Amino acid sequence: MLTIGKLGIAAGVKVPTIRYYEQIGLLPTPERSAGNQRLYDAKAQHRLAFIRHARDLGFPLEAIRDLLSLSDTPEQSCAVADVIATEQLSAVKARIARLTALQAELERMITQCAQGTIADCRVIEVLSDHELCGEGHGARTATRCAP
Amino acid sequence: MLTIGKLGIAAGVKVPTIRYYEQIGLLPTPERSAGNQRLYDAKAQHRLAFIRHARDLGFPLEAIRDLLSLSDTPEQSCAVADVIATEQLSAVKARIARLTALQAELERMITQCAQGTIADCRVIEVLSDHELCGEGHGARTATRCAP
DNA sequence: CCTAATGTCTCTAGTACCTATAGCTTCAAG
DNA sequence: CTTGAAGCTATAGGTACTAGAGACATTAGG
Ligand SMILES: [Zn+2]
Ligand SMILES: [Zn+2]
Ligand SMILES: [Zn+2]
Ligand SMILES: [Zn+2]
Repeated sequence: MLTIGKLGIAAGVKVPTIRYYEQIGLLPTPERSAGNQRLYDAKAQHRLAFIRHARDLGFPLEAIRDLLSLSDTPEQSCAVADVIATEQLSAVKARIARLTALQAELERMITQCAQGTIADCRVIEVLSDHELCGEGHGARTATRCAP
Repeated sequence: MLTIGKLGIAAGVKVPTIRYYEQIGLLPTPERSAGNQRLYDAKAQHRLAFIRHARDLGFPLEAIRDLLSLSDTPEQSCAVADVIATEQLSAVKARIARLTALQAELERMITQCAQGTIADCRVIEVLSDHELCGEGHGARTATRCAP
């Protein structure tokens, strides 16, 4: 049996985070010692490691909640689990695509700046006018205004 | 002079967001009409467009606050602005690197799953054990536990 | 001019995922 | 037995908004 601190070290999760996971029902309420301290068994440690690993892979807590409840019913089809993972993959891909566009735009504006005054800083200039951007990121509506 | 709704449409920002920006001091308190409604001039519109564009490029509001105050002093050197943009670029690059590692890992676990039961689902299996991951994402501390 | 629809006002609370603080009790080592 | 680390509860904060309630303002049609 581990105290919360040892469990945190074992799983690589901070102590307040463990208590938070318990609070939101992601971890079951553990046994308590005579002095009211939480005591965790190996099962809890596995569960927390699972959560931690899924968080590392960017899964949101709600998805993790679903994955955990799936892993409690081993005989069931894994289609749902695979859908959750596939959705997460799509989300990651979308974020990469967006960030890559931002990266290009930032690089462009930074390299174009001649390091003079604010008055002719390319960074400020581009931020003031999306028309100066190359294709890139989606400014969803008008950013340009009358001159 | 624009009402808050027209300003929102013109700049591509939702009305509550405009009020929020005012509340946190990113937009100055505007004039009011006889009926107490906010009225914005072209300057406010430019300022909001600037904020919107910087947000689109992922700058945090605090950085935008700094950029805005810089753009109010045009004779100053733009070094600070360029530093802010460069930091933002680094942040974006770091996030891309991380997400790319996640993408690889997610793809691996998804393609390896044979679509059977949860008991032998590769997704669940990999989430349960970081050792099954290939190099990829940083599990900062132990996720593996005694068998 | 009256009415209905839309727009705007303030204020509060909620989202995701923790992190930090305060003030207390318990435990383990010396 | 003492001391310092670790644990407990409860609350508040951070980021960047978003949603909702209930009241007032404006505008277009009839
Ligand atoms: Zn510059
Ligand atoms: Zn742009
Ligand atoms: Zn599967
Ligand atoms: Zn892993």
